[in-house]
Amino acid sequence: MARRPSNDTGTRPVSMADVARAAGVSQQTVSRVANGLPNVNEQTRQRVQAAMQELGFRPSYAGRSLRDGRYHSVGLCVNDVTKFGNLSMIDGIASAAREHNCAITLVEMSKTEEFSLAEATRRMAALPVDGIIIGMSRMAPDFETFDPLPGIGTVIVTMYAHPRVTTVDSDHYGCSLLLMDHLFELGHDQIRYIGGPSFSVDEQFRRAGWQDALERKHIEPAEPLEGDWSANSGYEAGRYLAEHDRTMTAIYAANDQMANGAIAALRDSGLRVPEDVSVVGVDDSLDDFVAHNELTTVRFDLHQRGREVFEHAVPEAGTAGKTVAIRIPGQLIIRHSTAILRA
Amino acid sequence: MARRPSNDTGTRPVSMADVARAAGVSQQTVSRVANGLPNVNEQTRQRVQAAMQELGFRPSYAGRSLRDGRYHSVGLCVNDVTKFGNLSMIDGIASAAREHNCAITLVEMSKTEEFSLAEATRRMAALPVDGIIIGMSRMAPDFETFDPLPGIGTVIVTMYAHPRVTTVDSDHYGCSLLLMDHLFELGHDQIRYIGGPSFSVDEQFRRAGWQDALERKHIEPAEPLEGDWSANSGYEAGRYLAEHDRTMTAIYAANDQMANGAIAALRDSGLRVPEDVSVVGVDDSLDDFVAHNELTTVRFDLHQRGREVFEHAVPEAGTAGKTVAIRIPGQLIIRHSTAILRA
DNA sequence: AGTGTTATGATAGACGGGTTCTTTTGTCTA
DNA sequence: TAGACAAAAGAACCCGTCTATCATAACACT
Repeated sequence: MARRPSNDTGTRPVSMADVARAAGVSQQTVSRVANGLPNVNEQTRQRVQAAMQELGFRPSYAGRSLRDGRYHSVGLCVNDVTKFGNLSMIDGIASAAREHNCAITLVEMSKTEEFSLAEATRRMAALPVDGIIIGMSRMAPDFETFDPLPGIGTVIVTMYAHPRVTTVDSDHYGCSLLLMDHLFELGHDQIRYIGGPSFSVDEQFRRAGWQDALERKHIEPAEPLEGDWSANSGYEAGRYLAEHDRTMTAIYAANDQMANGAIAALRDSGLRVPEDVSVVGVDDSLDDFVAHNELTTVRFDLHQRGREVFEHAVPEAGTAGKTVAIRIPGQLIIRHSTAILRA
Repeated sequence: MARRPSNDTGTRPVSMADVARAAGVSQQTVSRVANGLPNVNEQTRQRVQAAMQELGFRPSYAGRSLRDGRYHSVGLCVNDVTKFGNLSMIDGIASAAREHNCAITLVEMSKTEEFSLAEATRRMAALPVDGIIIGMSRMAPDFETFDPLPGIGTVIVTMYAHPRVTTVDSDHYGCSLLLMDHLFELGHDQIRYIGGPSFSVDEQFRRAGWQDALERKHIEPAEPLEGDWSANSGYEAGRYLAEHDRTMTAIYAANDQMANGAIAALRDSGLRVPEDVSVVGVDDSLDDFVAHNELTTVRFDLHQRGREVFEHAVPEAGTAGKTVAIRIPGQLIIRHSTAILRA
């Protein structure tokens, strides 16, 4: 039983052989025409091109890849496309891929269930990819023991370093230092923290940066609050802080959305921003959603990150080999949600 | 000169033949083990699996695709990954694709330059795709004349119908009718419109819905305003309206972000929402960014849209053929930015 | 001893594009 | 007119997987 129509009846894609038959030439001549090689009679070339047009010939990706051993696509595995972090990753990688005339093969893992690097790798490896990129926004259970597949470039997008895999990420630790230094310079030291969910890798590093910055100045960090990245969770945390902490002079929210919620809560509680309390966030993601965005924040160059990720996953000749850990610094954006602490 | 290392020295991927040699069996037996076929001795099976493990065998996607004639991936072409509309498209399609155990091959066209359907199709056709999905968020210059590639399912995500291509989209016209009916019921008839950029297809249909709804009630539509989807542009438009139109009782902003900006502008101008002016938006996209989101809006079921798009692009046996135009209705979400018009 | 079952190998072909080698055709020159 | 040489086109084969035969063992059961 033939799986596919064997020659002329059905809808099998048009091959070079079909074109050759139609044009009355050999398949090799069709190949020459298709690839613009010399030594083809002008009349023959036109006849072949006419046949291609007529039949709607397009070269088979499978045949070509089989021969060339390359797919011109990079695999990207994320758990949830819509999360800001993942979206920005896709965007950055997409533009890097386009520069290399490369597509992205996107696989979304379950939004909810925990996923292992081994499983992600296994799924990606069955696809047409010249390299594998895995977004690890929460710690995978097999991170420590994970071994990358030999023979294919693998990059994990995460802050954690790995002995056998290149990892790349925006510097989610350093961004905290930038913001804390800014607040310190303004005279703040009672700086509360509103974090994301504790399973988030970004959260873990942003929080560690906050804590380390305080401890470096011998300030006891007050209990951090935990939100879920949403403005509403930031609002609740802000409300709580406004009511329970009279010594606080600044809030560091681990993303802009929560910061925006916190600002609303402070104002609803009769506190002025920045006169009474300074507020900072991370991501610089509010511009589209909020008019007159005044939030001091950190912006990451996501395209640069995308480029780094891409080029380590799909190394051109010579680049390969070394396992590195790349952290791309963010840029402090000072707006008007922060001000000098009044004495 | 061999393009690739011919057997054992270099980095050519491991093939079944390599495994067979290592395990001391025939390629046939390796195939049997790889595909879980019966009639393999348990000892032999283990020996083969050990060899696979050892060598890091993974079946060649190219070889398999060439044989099976399927790629298990659907092509998706968008002009800008980060736009809300495109992002939600990717999300919806990703979950549909996952249900069909399928990947997405993503190609981002230039964010800025105009692109033709023919070019998009040409690029996608050179990739491993079982179907082609093109997001047409602005009218392509060759929309009318475009012919889909024969032999491969093609879907355009847009509100415009096409005689030879299936098109699918959220109903960007109907959503306006839902909102306008809601406002009419509350007693409003002086309803101003703040639209997106006029090249946007979504904008064209949302605006047409607004205009038709008014004209159906024999109300002369006041001049529509044009924003750029951002909250800031909504703010400016809202400010302008607050200062120049004393008869207006409601604003329909073509997306939530502009609606959010408009509300801020109205309040800054001393007008109350909803007591003085009702405001509605579209997309239901504010929840993550704004605390206590009170905006009346329309929500689209983007996963349903994704499923429709996917299943028309990659038709299972029997589904194929017919060119259709599918418009998926949105759902009115009534919150507290709208209220009954005071007499 | 005869029959059947199970395990495995050997061989080949299909899929489509591209390379290499070879053959044919045509033209120009001695 | 024969020989030289280049251009044009064909034949064969490779890439890796999967399937389809067929052959050949080894072994068990009657």
